[in-house]
Amino acid sequence: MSVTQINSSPIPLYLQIADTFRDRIRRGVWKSGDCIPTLEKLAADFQVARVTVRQAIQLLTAEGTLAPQRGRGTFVTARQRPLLPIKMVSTLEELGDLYRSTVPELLTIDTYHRLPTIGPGQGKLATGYTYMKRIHSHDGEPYCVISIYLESNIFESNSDAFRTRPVIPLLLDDYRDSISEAHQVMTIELCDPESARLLRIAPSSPVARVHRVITNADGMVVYFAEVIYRGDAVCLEINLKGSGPVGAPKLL
Amino acid sequence: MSVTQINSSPIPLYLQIADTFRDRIRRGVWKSGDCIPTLEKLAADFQVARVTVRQAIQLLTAEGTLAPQRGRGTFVTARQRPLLPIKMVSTLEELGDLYRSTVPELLTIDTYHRLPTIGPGQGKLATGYTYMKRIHSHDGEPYCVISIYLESNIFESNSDAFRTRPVIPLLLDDYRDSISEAHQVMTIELCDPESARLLRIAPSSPVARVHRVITNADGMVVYFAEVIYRGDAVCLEINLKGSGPVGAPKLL
DNA sequence: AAGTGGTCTAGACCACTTT
DNA sequence: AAGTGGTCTAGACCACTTT
Repeated sequence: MSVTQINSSPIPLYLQIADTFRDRIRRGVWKSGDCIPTLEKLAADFQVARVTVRQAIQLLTAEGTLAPQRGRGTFVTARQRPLLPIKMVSTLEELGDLYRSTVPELLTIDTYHRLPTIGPGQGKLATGYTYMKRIHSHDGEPYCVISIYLESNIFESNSDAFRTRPVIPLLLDDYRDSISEAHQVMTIELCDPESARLLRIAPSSPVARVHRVITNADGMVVYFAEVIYRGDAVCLEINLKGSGPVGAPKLL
Repeated sequence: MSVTQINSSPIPLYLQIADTFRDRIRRGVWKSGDCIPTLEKLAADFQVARVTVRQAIQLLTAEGTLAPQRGRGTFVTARQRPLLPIKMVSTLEELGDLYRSTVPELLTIDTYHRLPTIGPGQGKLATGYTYMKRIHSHDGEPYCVISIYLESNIFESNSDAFRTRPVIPLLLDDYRDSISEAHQVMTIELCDPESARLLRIAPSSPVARVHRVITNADGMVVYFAEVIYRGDAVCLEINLKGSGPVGAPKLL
């Protein structure tokens, strides 16, 4: 690795170094997944203090390009915007059709007696729920994390299927007529560290958080889900007038 | 200011100090807009190196809580989530009604011969556009920045009004029948520094970016706008089934 | 000129992982 | 035991703003 000459410039050293790193990654000198040289080596290469190299690395870490691991090394994440094309829907039926072909990856399953995050006036609560946390992927690239709370009796009525397949289509198959309300609310937030790890995105990337609530004729919540989408996987098209590419606003 | 004792803990000093700062701001010891003590003073108070205090301040700066200004001091921004309630709409008429009561703040106005960011297949381009960059506020709190490109002849037909009032209602008043298509696409991104400054949010907060295109009967783009909303000002409600609080997905 | 934040150094010591 | 990133120090010098 040749020594890069950087000196006597009004731009701070650590910014120049960060730029050099960005360039190396862009040009493929450092490839995705690679372990970059150690702090000591880089400090020697650039002839700066170790802490100055770290400052540059910290910047790229915040940007999601590098991921230092204590004791192991610093790795290139370099996700160059896969720009996942995501189908979006606006009715429960469309949502069901969309999910029919999805194979979720189960992370956690547990039994709860309360819904932890439900707001007021959303519906009455059942006595027990089965909790599942899952990841949905597209081309091996995770695009959302779902935390599902499904009313326990419903879950038990077909537990094998509910465990391995998307919930919405199953719910529509067996309980369509008992569903009276279904709606979801989307907000925009910064990703929490845990979800960032699961979605393999930078620690504080923007995400869309969707709360989905389904109630039965008695006004009881039979399904509650919190979905966290990668911000770059969400694109919402709204037709205000005329015949756009889609007839109505749609959200996955 | 009493010396805060912090020592012999597995938690890094700068994180402890950052927590202390958060606490002081939350409790009102340091109020919004206040200038906090200098790095020297804080370093002496906490009996740590100046650079360690700076590390804590950097953390809170990234969170949007503190704003250091070189040569002046470090100030508390402390926006405690005003949670702006934003009305949302899904037709051009509703959008017009919503904007009728808005008084935008004009930042820039200029004349262009090209639309800089329009995608392919969105429509034919006119020969000239008038560009305006504006801020919309609610209770004195800015919630979005709009960059508008309005076809020059339309602008000139009523330039005083277009200069000072929202464009959509004026467009509906005078050109309703000539509008054939209007649609918008929302994506989720991190805020650029310039917009962050205008919206008074942290440098890389999550935002919703909306592209809005209006074309006339000839398929010519007469209006193009890019709107950047504060992420925490956007909330999208979608009714999948039943009679929710709103009948259809709506977006401001 | 004085005050304040921003950058940088050289080195020490620690926490964690791999050999 | 060796290697690697994380924290911290004490001090120097700089850039920018206010007095």
